[in-house]
Amino acid sequence: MVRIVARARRRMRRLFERAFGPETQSSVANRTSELRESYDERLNRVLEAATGVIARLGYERASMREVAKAADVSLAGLYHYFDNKEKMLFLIQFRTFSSLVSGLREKLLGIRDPVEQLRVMVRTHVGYFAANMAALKACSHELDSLTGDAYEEARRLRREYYDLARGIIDRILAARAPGDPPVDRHVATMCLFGMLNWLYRWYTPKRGSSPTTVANQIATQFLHGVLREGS
Amino acid sequence: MVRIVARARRRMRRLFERAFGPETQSSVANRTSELRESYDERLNRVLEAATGVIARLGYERASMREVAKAADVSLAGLYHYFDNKEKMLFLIQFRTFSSLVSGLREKLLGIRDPVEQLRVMVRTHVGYFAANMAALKACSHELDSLTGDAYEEARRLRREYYDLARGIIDRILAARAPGDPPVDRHVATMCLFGMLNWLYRWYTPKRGSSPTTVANQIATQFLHGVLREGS
DNA sequence: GAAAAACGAACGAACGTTCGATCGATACGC
DNA sequence: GCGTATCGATCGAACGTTCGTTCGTTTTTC
Repeated sequence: MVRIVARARRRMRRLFERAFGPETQSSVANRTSELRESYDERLNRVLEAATGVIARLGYERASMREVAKAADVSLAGLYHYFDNKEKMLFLIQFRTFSSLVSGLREKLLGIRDPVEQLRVMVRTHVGYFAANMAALKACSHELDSLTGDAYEEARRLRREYYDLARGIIDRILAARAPGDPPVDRHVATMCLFGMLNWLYRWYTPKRGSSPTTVANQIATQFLHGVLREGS
Repeated sequence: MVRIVARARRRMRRLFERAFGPETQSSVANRTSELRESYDERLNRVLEAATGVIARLGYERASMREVAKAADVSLAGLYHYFDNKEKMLFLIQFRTFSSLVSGLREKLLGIRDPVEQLRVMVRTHVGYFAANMAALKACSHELDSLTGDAYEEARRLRREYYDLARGIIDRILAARAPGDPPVDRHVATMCLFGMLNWLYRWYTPKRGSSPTTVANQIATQFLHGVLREGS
């Protein structure tokens, strides 16, 4: 009896949210029927709920039961979409990092000036963070929560992002004037990532300062910091 | 039988480590007997072991059983030193933050130039981190693992540290030349903390670069970043 | 009616914490 | 000087809870 009521309520709520819930930009694409979510859409919904719970509680404290509740799915139902909890986190990190890196690559395509490249990179990162705070927190704060192959794959993705930034910084520093203070490029790169990855600790887009404003200040500070002349 | 052997082995190992283990600078002070640890010394030993485990595994994954093993104490024996796991983390964070802040206050005493104050602050932070990597990681990474009053108290300590840095940065920026790019001081402060708190993700003192070298580069980058002229 | 999707219920393991007993040193009575 | 009471420190064992995961079944979709 209780189980049937729970199931009906869950189903009702899902229908409701699908009709009046927060619209996503891709909610129309890839839909065969009008009221039927595709597999990818359902997976997305589950992962987004999981992302929220993990960002709020941290990976270890985010129980599968809590995720199931947030995703409006039964506990066992979660395991239809991933083998286990760790794979779930991996999917979140993989998707977030992939779209961040590929989005950045796209935006860098037409730009040749390394200084401008760095500005674009910072703007992209901050903008992406402002639009997906939970996801980026789950990436910045849970770097060591994966193990084995999943950890290695996530590391490979991070490394890709690092190399992208490192390349830009290398090109920037190659044109430095003689007499400038010596700069270890690895340290400089990690300083930039420190400023960016620490965002999730303090930045909320409201606070009067828009993502663009914050991004500009971070980029300017960094450029002046290593170049002595950065605009 | 097994229990007696375990106890004897534990006792033996503790005696051994007390005789030949890593000497602490205060191991002679406050000792009534020659071979007997004081309460504070024993508490310190337990907390240091706990710090190591937490830094290695994260707070949630650091089980009390693992901590007990690392501290060479029985599981139940841990609870003689703190009420529960959360209080244990609080003690670690409280001690670390207190000594960091008070040490910094001391070093800042004779210095009036804000620019030099900032350099000292960064040097102190990096130096403290290099000497206590596990403790500072347990502070940087586990900020939200406390709840209730313990969380509030830890927040108050962090706020003290923030105010210290913010004051220095305010004084630095008060003397800026007109025409410099506008700088939000809160954003600038958080950028500095981002660079410093991210250290635990990448910095290991070996890597060819000494704590002083890294600290100098961070300070210089930051100062040039907000001042256009920072030495 | 077959396949995919979702479910309730349960399992075994790991966790934080507690309990009563025991150990070890020191203070005290005689 | 020597049992002995005392009390902090430490222990092994267990308790109750929560967790991730699995199983067999039912519902939904096409």
